[in-house]
Amino acid sequence: MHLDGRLSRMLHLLLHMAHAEGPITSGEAAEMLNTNPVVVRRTMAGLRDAGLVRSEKGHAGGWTLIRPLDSMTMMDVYEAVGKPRIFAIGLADPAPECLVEQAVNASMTGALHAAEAMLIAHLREVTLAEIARDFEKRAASHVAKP
Amino acid sequence: MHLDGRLSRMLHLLLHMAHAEGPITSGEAAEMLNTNPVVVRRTMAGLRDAGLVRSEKGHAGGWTLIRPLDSMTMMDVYEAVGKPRIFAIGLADPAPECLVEQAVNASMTGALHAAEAMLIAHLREVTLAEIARDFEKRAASHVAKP
DNA sequence: CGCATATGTAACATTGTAAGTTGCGTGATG
DNA sequence: CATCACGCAACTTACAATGTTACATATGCG
Repeated sequence: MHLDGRLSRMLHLLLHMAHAEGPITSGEAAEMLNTNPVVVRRTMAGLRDAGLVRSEKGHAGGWTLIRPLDSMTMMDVYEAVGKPRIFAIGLADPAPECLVEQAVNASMTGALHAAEAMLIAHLREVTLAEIARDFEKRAASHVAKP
Repeated sequence: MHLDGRLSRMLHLLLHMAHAEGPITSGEAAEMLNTNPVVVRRTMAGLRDAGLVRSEKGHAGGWTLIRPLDSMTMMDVYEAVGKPRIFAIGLADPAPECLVEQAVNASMTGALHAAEAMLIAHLREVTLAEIARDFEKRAASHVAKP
């Protein structure tokens, strides 16, 4: 893909794991994400190293959530997947000699830093528990109305 | 490149054009940007269509700025280059059936929209004239100190 | 007019990164 | 010990910006 869906996918998966009884296998997770088990393991490896989930081999193995939803923010997951690059736009040359370009870079980085700070502030604010509550609301109205 | 440098490059070029006497050719511009004349023309085409610059063929032809620097903001240039995608991260599936993923998408788009709004606010605030003034300051201290 | 110059564009190659795929190794469990 | 599931390396695919080549078109000077 042309855009990084790892944060989105891992949030999705963590919430499913929170609702599951036992562990979830990479194959099951891959179906939920419409992808491949290897992609799941590759990305989940970061969450395991960050201490958000645990993996177990063999029969009845799979992935288990080991932290409560209200102790995790979107930022924790973003960091666990390796803090991927946020922006698709950026500087043509990060360290130019040309003073004009240096001035341009200063204005660009000013705007980008402000946006990045806003994004990170939001990621830090929202816990997975809040997203789970939003899901519950959607599920309730989905049963009631459609 | 893996990241979109069109806004950065066009800002750089517009400021050079503002300081130039006559038109600047694609070849000259390409040297300033360390790239190819065709890339310059391709990107500048958007600025021409947006009415920021004018192009002339033949002898003594090239690119000319046709709007004052204090009448252009970074946002004008961003729009002129086609409003490229801002983020490198995003949703795995923009319209999922899964209610869990819908909740995840809602939280993701909330964070991304807030960041985008902040970025755009900055782009609207900064005029090219302000960047030019920043350059003048840099040029002055560059002569004085090193 | 005729040639040099410069833009306008199409067509194709390159590149960087996430994602997808294949294959094999390792550990756990019934 | 056979099966299941993760671990991981190596390779392929997909996509968009960038880079490159080639050629057409318009301008202006001599």
